[in-house]
Parts: sequence; structure tokens; C-alpha cells
Amino acid sequence: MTVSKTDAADSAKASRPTRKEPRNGGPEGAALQLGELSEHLGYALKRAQLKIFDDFLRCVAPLQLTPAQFSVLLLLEKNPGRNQTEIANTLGILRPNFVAMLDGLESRDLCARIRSANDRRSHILVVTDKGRAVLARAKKLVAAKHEARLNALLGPANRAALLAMLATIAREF
Amino acid sequence: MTVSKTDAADSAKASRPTRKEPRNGGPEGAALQLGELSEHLGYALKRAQLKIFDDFLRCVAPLQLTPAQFSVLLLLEKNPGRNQTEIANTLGILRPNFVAMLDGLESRDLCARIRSANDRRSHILVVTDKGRAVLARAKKLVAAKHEARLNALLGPANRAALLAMLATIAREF
DNA sequence: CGATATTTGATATGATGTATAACAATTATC
DNA sequence: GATAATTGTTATACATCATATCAAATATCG
Repeated sequence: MTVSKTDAADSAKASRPTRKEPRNGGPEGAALQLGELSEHLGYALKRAQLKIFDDFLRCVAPLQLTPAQFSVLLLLEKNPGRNQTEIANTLGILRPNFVAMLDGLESRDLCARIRSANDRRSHILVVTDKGRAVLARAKKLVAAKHEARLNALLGPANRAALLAMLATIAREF
Repeated sequence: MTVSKTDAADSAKASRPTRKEPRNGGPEGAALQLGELSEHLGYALKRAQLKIFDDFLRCVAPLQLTPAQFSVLLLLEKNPGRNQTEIANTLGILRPNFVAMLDGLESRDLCARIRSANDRRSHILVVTDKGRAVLARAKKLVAAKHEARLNALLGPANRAALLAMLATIAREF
């Protein structure tokens, strides 16, 4: 709906002794009412998604992996011998946009393109040893920091229910 | 994680009599395994969000309103007398980016900027009559088509639970 | 009061994500 | 063997998102 990566909600910088804002008496200057907005799933969905991605980025920052790159490596590891079109399609990436993304991963030696012997048009994608190592570390960081934090916030049962509903929407909506 | 607005999953164009792909016998050419990806909340969240936004766009297409524009009009209606900074911050929009957005809405006479008398730096934002009319029609379309479809897919109780969990993540994560 | 700092809306600019068209090389189809 | 389709790629356009900076207006404080 809107929603950028920014703070929103007018986060008061915490440290600022002198200001006028503490006029808590009047109804003026109060926090804005979200109103019906808080009942719209799309709005909550977008804001939650930004938070999740932001946290993912922080948790996996030492490995310099974006959520998109992580998903590519995960998919490559699970599905060896596939070409660019197959991987891109599965992840909902357009082939033209997948090229630069692979260039980035390949230049860091996390994956490699191998010309197929059967069909010399296509590139078979493989995770390199270094890619596998980075992916393993990423999985641990994500599990230990990111997903663990979600479990702490929602509880395992709720987290599972949430995941199931999101998957349903993604699949059948 | 990845995920664009595109079809993904290699949607077979439905109408194409001649192709090679029906080699359903071998394990080759089968659908890819998502593997651990399907256990990552961020991935499901992103894909669900894209679906929801896409459906929102279609449902409200006759009014030519994006989710972001809809959220702005909703917030303006609920919170009269606010300036650009307050509205933008609440929605998580950066002020510089909010300018062009307001230009668009104002050029269509859906809202208006009014110089404040108290503080002549700020613009008080108001929904115009036309904006209120468009917003009313948008609400009906969204409720009748978009949210109704979600209720049909998840059921009202699950939909409410989903919304609550997403709001929790957006608020406390 | 007057100097300095802050706020507001705005502009310019860049980075990133997403989408389409078109191309050469290769393969499939008939 | 001519035509069509596929694969990876390039170019390009557009939207989204982010930062720095500015002028005008206001606030703060010596």
C-alpha cells in the first residue's frame, strides 16, 4: 500500500532534551489514527514484509547476502542441474533480471554457469563449494537469529499457522 | 527474497497443442523442489504480498488507485488537518518521495494542499469531495471483491488471526 | 532583539526492483 | 531445409526507495 523501509510512526529520536512536542495535554499533535487501514490485510502484509526483510538483512549481514540471493542459493542446492530459466521462473524472477543477479553470485564464486552438453543454449547452474559454505553459514544465522526471533514473538504454533496461510495465499489467490 | 510480479512456477500457457514437455515419465523436467525455502517466512510473506497487491490493483482498477494512493486517501480522511510530514511518516513514506505522490493525487483533484495559517511552512492536507467519492467507491470495491475473496479463501477467523499476527510483526519485530 | 538551529516542503540524484522488446545462437518442428 | 521456438543476454523504461541539499518559515537561546 505504501510503506517504505523507513521508521514511520514519527520515532522520537530518543536523545533530544529540548523540544516543544511534550504538549501531551491537548488532542492536537497526537498520534494519527490508522482507522480502516489497520483492517486491510495488504497494508499489514507490506509492513510486516519490510520488517522481516530488514531483519533478515541484518542477521545475515556478515555474509553479504540479500533475501533474493539466499533464495537462489537455496534453490540451486536443492535442485542441481537446472538452467537459468527454470530457477528464475520458480522464484518469480524475470530472466533478463536474473542475469545481473547471477553475475553477482558468480563473481563472488558462490555459484557457476556451466554450458549444457545436451542443449548448448542453456547454462546449468551449480553451487560452488564456497557457495555451499556460505549458504550453510547463512542457514545457521537465519535459524539462530531471524527465525528464532519470530518464534519468540509469535510462538511456534502461530508461526506455523502464519506460514501456512501465507503459502495458501501465494498459491491460490 | 526474490519474487517478482511474474507468474513463476513456469505456468504452461494453457493453449499450446504442440510441445515436447509432456515427458512426464522421467524424474527429469519435473517441477523444482522449493525445499527449505517453503519454511522461510520471508519468502512466503513476499509472495503473498505480491499476490495481494496484484489483486488489489485489479479490484480497484476502474478507479486507477494504487495501494499506496488508497492508503493516503484513507489516512487523510481519518486524520484531517495534518501536514505532509505527519501523513508521510505515518505511512512510512519518505518526505521527498511523498511530494510526487501528492502531486499525482492533487492533479486529479483527489486531495489538496492548503497552506497552514499557524505555520506557513507546512501544507495542511485535505481530501476533496471528489477524493471522498472515489475513496468511497474504492472501499466498496475492495470490500466486495478483494477482502471478500480473502475471507472465502481463509475464512473470517483465520483472516483475522493472520491480520493480527502481521500487525504484531509490523509493530514489534 | 538577533544569531543560530530546526522544521517543512521541495529538488536533484542515485540505487534498486521490475517489466518489455529485441537479438544471436541454438534447438525444435514440420 | 525452412520456419518457429527457446535460452541467455542486452538495452531500456519505469516505479520504488534513499540521501543530500536547499529556501522559506519557525523555534530556540544568548
